Amino acid sequence: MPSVRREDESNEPVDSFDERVLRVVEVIPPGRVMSYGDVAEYLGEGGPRQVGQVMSRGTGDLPWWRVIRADGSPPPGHEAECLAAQRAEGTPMRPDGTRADMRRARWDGVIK
DNA sequence: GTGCTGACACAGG
DNA sequence: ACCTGTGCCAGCA
Repeated sequence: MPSVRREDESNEPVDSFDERVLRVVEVIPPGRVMSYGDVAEYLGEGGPRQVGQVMSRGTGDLPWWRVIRADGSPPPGHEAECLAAQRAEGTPMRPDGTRADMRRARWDGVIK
């Protein structure tokens, strides 16, 4: 008889990868950001592309603009919205203002 | 299985 | 600073 089943696809996963990603997005403090790769590393699973995949499918009301590329540039197709939101919450930006200053804006995942 | 795609990352030139 | 190639991981035709 089938006993303990770890990955049962016939049942709805209570805690999908998508949801774990969104949960991280939710806790990033205002004025700080994380790269796609940071999120993946923080979770200890998946990769930058998987995280990007989730983000592209919509994050609901969550602060999606706090997850950007490792070089600080906003996601393609959402530059204006992203930069506006970041400027509004005082995210450290580079002199040019087109991307976040990762050195200062990056969040390590530790809530002080 | 094979190949292409994507809100990525990184090393070179 | 910009462009290109390669590595990466999943999903899908």
